[in-house]
Amino acid sequence: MAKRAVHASVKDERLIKKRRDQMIKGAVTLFKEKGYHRTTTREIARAAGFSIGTLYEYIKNKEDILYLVCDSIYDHVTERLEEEINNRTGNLQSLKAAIAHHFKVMDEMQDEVLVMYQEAKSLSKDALPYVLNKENELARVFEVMIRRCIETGELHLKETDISLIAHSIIVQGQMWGFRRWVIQKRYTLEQYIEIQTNLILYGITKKD
Amino acid sequence: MAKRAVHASVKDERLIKKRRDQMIKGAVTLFKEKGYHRTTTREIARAAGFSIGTLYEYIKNKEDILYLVCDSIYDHVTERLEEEINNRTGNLQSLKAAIAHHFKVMDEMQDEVLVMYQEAKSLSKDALPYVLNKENELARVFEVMIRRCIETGELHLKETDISLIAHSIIVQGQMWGFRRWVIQKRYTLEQYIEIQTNLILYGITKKD
Amino acid sequence: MAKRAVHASVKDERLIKKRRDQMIKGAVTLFKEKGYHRTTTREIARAAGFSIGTLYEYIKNKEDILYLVCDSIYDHVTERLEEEINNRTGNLQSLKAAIAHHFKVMDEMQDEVLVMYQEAKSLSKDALPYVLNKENELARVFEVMIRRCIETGELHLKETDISLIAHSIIVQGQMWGFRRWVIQKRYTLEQYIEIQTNLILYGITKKD
Amino acid sequence: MAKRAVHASVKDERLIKKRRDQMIKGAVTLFKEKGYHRTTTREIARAAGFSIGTLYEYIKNKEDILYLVCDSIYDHVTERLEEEINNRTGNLQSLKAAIAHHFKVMDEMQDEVLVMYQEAKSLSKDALPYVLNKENELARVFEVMIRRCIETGELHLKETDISLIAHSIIVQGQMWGFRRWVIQKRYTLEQYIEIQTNLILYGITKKD
DNA sequence: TATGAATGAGGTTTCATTCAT
DNA sequence: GATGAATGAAACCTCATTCAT
Repeated sequence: MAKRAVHASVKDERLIKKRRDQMIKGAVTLFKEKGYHRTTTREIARAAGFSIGTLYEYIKNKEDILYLVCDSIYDHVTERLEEEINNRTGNLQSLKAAIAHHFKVMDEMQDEVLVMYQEAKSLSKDALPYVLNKENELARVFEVMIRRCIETGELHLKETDISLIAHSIIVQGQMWGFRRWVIQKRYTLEQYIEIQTNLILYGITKKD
Repeated sequence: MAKRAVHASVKDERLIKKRRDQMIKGAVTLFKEKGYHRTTTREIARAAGFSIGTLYEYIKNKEDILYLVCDSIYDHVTERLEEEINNRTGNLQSLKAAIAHHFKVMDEMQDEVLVMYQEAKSLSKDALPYVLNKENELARVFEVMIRRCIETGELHLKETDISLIAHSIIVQGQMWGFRRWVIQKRYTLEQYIEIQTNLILYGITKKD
Repeated sequence: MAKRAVHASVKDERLIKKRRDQMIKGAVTLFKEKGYHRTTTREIARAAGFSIGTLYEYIKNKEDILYLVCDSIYDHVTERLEEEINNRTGNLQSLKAAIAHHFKVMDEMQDEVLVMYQEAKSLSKDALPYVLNKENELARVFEVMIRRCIETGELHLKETDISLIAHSIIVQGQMWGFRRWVIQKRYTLEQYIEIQTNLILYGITKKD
Repeated sequence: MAKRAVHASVKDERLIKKRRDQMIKGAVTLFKEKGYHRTTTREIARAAGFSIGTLYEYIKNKEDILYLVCDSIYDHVTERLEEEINNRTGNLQSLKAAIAHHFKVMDEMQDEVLVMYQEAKSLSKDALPYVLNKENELARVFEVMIRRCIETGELHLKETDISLIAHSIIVQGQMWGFRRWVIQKRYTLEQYIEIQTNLILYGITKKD
């Protein structure tokens, strides 16, 4: 799915990238603190280091900023995950490592991810599908790894279950940030990774 | 934790309950559609079937409405869960049934739950802890059931894992609503319940 | 000048008087504290000890309350002054005594008088003249006394100056309350009476 | 006492001064007519010649306008008085001239002064002391003149009386405006100045 | 390309007044 | 006579967006 174009009056592409990066950085900080709706465009401009007039040279309206922010967060998450799996072979060990790695990324970006989930609904009917699709792309990375483990015989799953489990992994990653007030009080990230990985892989039924 | 009092100018407690119920019903419908911030107090009043002046006889400010909505949703979810477990003995079978039952409730209330998660952040420092605590209460219901299964010997878990798994169950329930655009396209609720229950109980590692 | 009639739905004159007295008492307390505009009719009703509905059985609108308050304050001031001069013969000594007495009344009622002066402007074109006229009646009491002193030969004034001096006396009385934050810090009421009386009677130019 | 800062979003100090002057001018006209509370911010904006949005670029809230108005009136009065006394030597003749001059200023500004006295109470606990202090500064100008006359031997007064007399002069000046409906009907400004000056200087007791 | 003053639609909230009980 | 719930006009204020410089 192609990136949604955001209108800019300015022509210089290098400048557009630079200004939008400043803008996203400022916006994320503010959104974390007060959410999208309570943050004003003036505040974003100031946090980005330029004037409100300049802000509107690089976007068409406030929603564009939210879109750019969501897009940037997903790009970052996907990128981080892909750089990890490129170094891995497709066995259960590497699936475990990928889960651990992804959970660490979720820990680093918990504020950003929280923001995205709380505000994405404010995206127009136009931008929302693009962002939702990003989530699917992420899931597909895990689907591929799971499928490889099936091929190696390390996992034994029905085809239909695969995508659900992939999404499950992602949701468990988000859970670390979403429920921080209870989970992060009781577990370290390492403990959380271990328990969740075991849960996913081995379930909770007593074996013997 | 005691319910946070919401100020009303009107004295008649019966009337307060009635009007607030109308109000919550109207607000939920609107919040589902456009979110808390994009919904105006006037719209809420109209949807509730009375005038803006009347609305403010029953609340102090807009945030009170959000609080009432969140409170009401949690009450409903907790209530539904408790009515189920009252009929059950504390074995694995009844844990499974409780999970299935809770997932069905999450299905019925997916819009409401989504709203709550996206907007709860807009609650003041005053009301937020109360709402977060509700989540813990919900988790504790599952903790109790899991602990009973340990006592019967049907589950074999470390004490520390229990609360995490309880929260995990709740998160999986929410996932059905949060990821509806992908999950509900691919699975029926019954399938979802079965796969997730198996996943939680038995894990995904090939056995035998 | 006849008292302006204030409409009441209730017929019983005794009750009207009683309720309005409650109302005035409550209103004065509130007006002192927050002024006419910042005081709500509900607050007045509550302070008076009855409901908002009952309040409107005894007045037509909020301005009526202000009128009743102003009227009552003036009545009180005039009454207090007249009870004093009835005991006096018309010489300079009794003028001095009347001034002292009036200043004491102004001290007791400084809050009320302040309220009246700050809020009277909010009276309609209808009620204002009546209140202003009250001020004239008060001045006329002093005019009469001054004129008597001229007749006795104790004062020597042109006819035209008399009313101005009468008003001057009244203004000096109000000054005690209006400038309380500076004057009452530096002088006792007795000192103030003495200095102002001397000033009015003998001026400040060095004699001898 | 330092001027209280009023927040403006706009940076250009010259423009702030210009817009605030427009604003004060419009506000005074409206306040004269209907008082502070009955005047809306929209009306003030319109009277000032700009939009409601622009109004709020130069103030934080409605009360700021009242503060600016009071401040500006006092500044004007003080300024006018000081320009007069700079030309004078410190004798009785110049005190008389200063009184006359100040009364003329009070005549010109009677509406403004009336407004200030009726509405100053609406200032917050923050701004009120600053405005009250202005009154003291004004009184001190007269105190200085009176003290000079004592030094030259033209007046013979106890130290304690001086500030009271200074305040008395100011109050008599305000009286011209406050009681206009009775005093201005009976006396010209010149007559008023003469009678009041004589009253202050020589008293009303028959001499010789 | 950058600025920031100007705009005004639209948001939340208040409160005088009415009227059915 | 007394009540108090209901009303809605109107108040204050915000903030996304534009446009002249």
